[in-house]
Amino acid sequence: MANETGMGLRERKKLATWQAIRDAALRLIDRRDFDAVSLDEIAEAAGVSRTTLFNYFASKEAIVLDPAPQDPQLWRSLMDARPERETLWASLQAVHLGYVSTFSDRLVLQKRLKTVSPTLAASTREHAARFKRELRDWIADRAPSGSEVYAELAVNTAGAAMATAYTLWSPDDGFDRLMELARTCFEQAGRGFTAP
Amino acid sequence: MANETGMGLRERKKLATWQAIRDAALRLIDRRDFDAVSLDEIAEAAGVSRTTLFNYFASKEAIVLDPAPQDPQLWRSLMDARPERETLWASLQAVHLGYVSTFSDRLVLQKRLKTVSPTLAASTREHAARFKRELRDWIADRAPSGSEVYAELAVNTAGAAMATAYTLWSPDDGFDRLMELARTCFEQAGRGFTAP
DNA sequence: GAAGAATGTTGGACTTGATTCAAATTTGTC
DNA sequence: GACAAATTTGAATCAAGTCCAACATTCTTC
Repeated sequence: MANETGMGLRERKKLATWQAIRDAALRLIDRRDFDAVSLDEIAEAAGVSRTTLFNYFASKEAIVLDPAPQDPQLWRSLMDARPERETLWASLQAVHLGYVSTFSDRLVLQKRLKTVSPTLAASTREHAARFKRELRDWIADRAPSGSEVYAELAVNTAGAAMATAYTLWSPDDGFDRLMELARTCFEQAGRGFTAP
Repeated sequence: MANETGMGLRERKKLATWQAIRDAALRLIDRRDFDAVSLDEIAEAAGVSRTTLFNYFASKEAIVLDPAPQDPQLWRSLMDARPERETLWASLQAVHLGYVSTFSDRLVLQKRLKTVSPTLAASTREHAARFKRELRDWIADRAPSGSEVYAELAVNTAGAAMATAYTLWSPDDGFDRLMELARTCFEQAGRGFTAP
């Protein structure tokens, strides 16, 4: 029995549960420390059993860091939106900037959490890696064979540019400042480091 | 009562225990999977209690990944060895190449383990970050104030270059091939990505 | 070299994240 | 309403990591 959203009850409930768990977790962790909040508490607060929680998230960190179910599709459309004839480097910049924009809302909270909890900071890197994997696959089609090193390096360097901007950025600066920093970094990395 | 090594008995025993634990762990993990080897087994094989094991290593991953006690000092001397007037980029390349050379022996085993065990692969990144932190501190002195963005970006890009080489490298290729790849990556990243 | 201080080691109890599984519940379909 | 498929659940279990008080070893001092 489908409704206006085009989803069955089952699917809608699933999304609601996902949201309930994430919301409960963020609310609890916002007050106390990440490590001080137990899975039982989160499950309790989300009105779900601990077992179910693991049906939705692979780990405690994932509850905070996992992209929303819609996000990956969004990323792909970001990549597909890039014109064929655009420079690899220009595409990479555009995709990265678009990428962080997809969760500009969560970004401030997440960065704050990460500065406090090393556990979270560590597994964030794992997440960046997941995005990078998608990027790589996407690049693989565009890159002429024989340029694997160049393509891989470009992807990683773009990641470094973005990471640099993110590191230097403070949540208090506001989101636009992050974009500005990112653009600066991409420009500089694009120029290279050999010349003074 | 000091001996020829200049270390007291206490210090010597400590190093021996550290080595015993790492050796036991690597030996066990070399046969079975990382996750299939329990801390109890490692402690047992190293002839030490589980509690003691945690006196030496902060986590299970650390047993495999921690740098040898001497290593950090080695890194610092690598950095200090760079001539004052060398380009930042050239210094970064030299330090990175020297860095991986310090554990060229472990490198093959470690990379093999990492391809099998995601757990290990994840926490490797955390280790790279530690080295990067040291680098940053070192750079901070050299970089003229006002160029924080540039310095941070250079460090991260150098890391990206090294990571790219490492990713594309296969343990079967031998260590020299890794060096070769690294040089190529540094050269390309140094040139930048704006020009075709 | 004996006594005492400092440093390490140990076992055991405990917390918590994560896995497994069969029974119970809910949703979709005819 | 009845049956099949997908979800949820509690309970049992495992392993990583922490804490702590008792014990052992090394270092220092006289």
